[in-house]
Amino acid sequence: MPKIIKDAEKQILQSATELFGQHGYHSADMKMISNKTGIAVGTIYNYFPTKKKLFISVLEKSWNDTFRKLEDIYLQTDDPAAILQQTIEVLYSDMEQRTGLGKIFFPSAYEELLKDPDIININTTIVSTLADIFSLIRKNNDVNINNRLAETLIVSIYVLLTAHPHKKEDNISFLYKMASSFMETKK
Amino acid sequence: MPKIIKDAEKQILQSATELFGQHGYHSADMKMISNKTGIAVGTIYNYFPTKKKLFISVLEKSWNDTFRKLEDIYLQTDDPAAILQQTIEVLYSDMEQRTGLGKIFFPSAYEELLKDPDIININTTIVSTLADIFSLIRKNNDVNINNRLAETLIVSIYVLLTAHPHKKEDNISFLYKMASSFMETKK
Amino acid sequence: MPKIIKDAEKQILQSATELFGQHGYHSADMKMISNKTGIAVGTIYNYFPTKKKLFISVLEKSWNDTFRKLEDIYLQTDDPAAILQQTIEVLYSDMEQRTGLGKIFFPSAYEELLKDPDIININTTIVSTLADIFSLIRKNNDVNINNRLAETLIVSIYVLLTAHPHKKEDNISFLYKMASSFMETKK
Amino acid sequence: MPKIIKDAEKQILQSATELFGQHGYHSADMKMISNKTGIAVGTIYNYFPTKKKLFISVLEKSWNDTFRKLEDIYLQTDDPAAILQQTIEVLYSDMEQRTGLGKIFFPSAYEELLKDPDIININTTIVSTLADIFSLIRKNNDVNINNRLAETLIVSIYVLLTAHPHKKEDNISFLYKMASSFMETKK
DNA sequence: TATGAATGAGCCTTCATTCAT
DNA sequence: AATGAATGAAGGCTCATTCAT
Repeated sequence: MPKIIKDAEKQILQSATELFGQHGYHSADMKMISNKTGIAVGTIYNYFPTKKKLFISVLEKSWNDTFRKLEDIYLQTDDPAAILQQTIEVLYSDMEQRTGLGKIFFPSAYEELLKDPDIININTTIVSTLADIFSLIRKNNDVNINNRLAETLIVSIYVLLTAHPHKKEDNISFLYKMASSFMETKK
Repeated sequence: MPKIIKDAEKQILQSATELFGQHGYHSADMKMISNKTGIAVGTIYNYFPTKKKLFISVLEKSWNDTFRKLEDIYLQTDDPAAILQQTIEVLYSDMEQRTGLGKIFFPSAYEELLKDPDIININTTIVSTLADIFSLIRKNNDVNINNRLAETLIVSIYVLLTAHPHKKEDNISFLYKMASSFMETKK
Repeated sequence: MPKIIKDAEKQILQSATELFGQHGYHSADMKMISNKTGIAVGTIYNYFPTKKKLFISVLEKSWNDTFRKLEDIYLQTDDPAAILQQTIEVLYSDMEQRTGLGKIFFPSAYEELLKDPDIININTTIVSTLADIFSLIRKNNDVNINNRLAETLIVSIYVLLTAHPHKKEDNISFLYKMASSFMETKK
Repeated sequence: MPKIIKDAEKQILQSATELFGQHGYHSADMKMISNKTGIAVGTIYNYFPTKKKLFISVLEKSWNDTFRKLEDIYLQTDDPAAILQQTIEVLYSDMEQRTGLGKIFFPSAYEELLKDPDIININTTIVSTLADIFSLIRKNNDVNINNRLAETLIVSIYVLLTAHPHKKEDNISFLYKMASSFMETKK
């Protein structure tokens, strides 16, 4: 009964993204993902060697999309305030939903998985990417501060998203004020 | 001849706190907790009906201790800046380690558990307790803002604690600046 | 529904012995063993950490019984011919059936398992135990020869047992002639 | 555009022989064989309907080669001792390695497979072929004895090959003495 | 009340086999 | 005829929970 699946990898990634987002890493099981996609479990393993690696791919894929959008921002404007505003908006929107497929995660939320080098790596990349953006817009430039800004911004988005899912504007407005009042942006 | 266990509940809670903190909710198993305490698995179930409820109790216990300390702060001083500084310090220290037993957690970090009403409840309590404190020290008083402040402060502490575990002073200093630059404290 | 199982380990070992003997290592699965014993799979894992270790235990247990019987032989007689005859008989009978539970195995018959150190170890013990007995009854004493005698005797018993299961006497008679014509026994 | 594979069957057989020899029947999987040959899994199934049948073919092919060599021996000499010596040598060498591709097997070593009629059949053929040779060189001719001689010789070669892989000469010398001391060869 | 062996559903992963291309 | 992605049953193992003692 083997059929030919179009974009199998993409489909798996999509379903997995949604399911991991909805149920969490542990509760989303391989059969669930298989059922949702209509792709056999064994087939999933043709594309991702373990459940963990699938999860990591989901994470990477999601964030890479976001990174691309962030780059565009500071390539198109010089205004620090605008960069900050748009950065927060992009992060918020992307974390909120990924092509209609469900919430996106902050890796730190995944307890023992956090010990996995690949996941640590994603975390690090996210943080340093954001820190780089902050270095463009802050007058007083300090890598330690920028890193902490990045770290706290991400989790703050995550928590507001979860706590007030239908208050996007208020959440973003709060986050912007928070960030901008702290950093004296370059004039 | 069953032995009588002194403070069984307390002992279980202690070991569980440490173990959940070290390994996460899923990886810490009941046998582990039993072994660490020296109390049989079955006995643990005499005190806590499920693993989840045990986890919830750990969370509650931990935060109740913290709440008590927070109360003391604003009972003893009027200075808004001092209250803020001490609030952050207490939160940080308590989240950092609970009576030498290990890290303490932010509920949100526990993915699917978050859907549990009891856990949502703890979250809510933590947030509104903090928001109340903020209402004492902020000039411009808005419950929505205060809640968001509480939410982001908690997760920010959590993330800095995880990312820079040996930089307590720097972390706290950053958090204080962040919070105080945002809120114009009552003079 | 936990009940108290008498001699759980022994029962598991018995059923496993029979099942491994009947179906081979791969075809005998844990559920099979569980069903035969009436002991839950999880319980089996309380006694043996892996299927492989269970198998190894079966092997060890079986051979230890045999070793004990072999010792008795040369403690009770000096006559080389008698020792040889009885050694073969004991080996044959024990390999043929273990307390009514089924055939017993020669480790070498288990292909890739043979690479397991524990299994290699059992093999080595079997061989050197037999070689020691041969050193008692052979005039011309050479450890290399004795080892090869042991090795070939064991597999020869195994193969005759399998090929002519109902010809015990003929098999033993053949094996005895084979062995004794080769070794000039001490007078 | 499917490529045409020259000697596909032969190539598959070669790789399979090597792989079954190295890893055993269970551990050598179809993908492994496919990879080694460079022939797709599906193609292998065009030549051999199941893994088991492939294994059986490997066995048959190997032994047929050997049978041909054995025939040559007694067509070229009358001397019983020489026939015996050469028979053992051929068996040993062929079991040791087949055209540089790896060890060859004794069917009995494959536990549950032994129940397969085809495998039983190969076993029977091997044994009766050898027994026939023995009937040529033994004075006292008894088919039961000759069969047992054949059976034990094969497994003895197998076990010595495995136990002392680098002692070919010693192994053969031992086997020859063993066999010849038992059978009073025709003068 | 304390104990911890027993339970078994459930989960990840493997791999012989199939068949659309 | 050749390909190799797709299939899904099956198997080893885990672990929260129960209950006879």
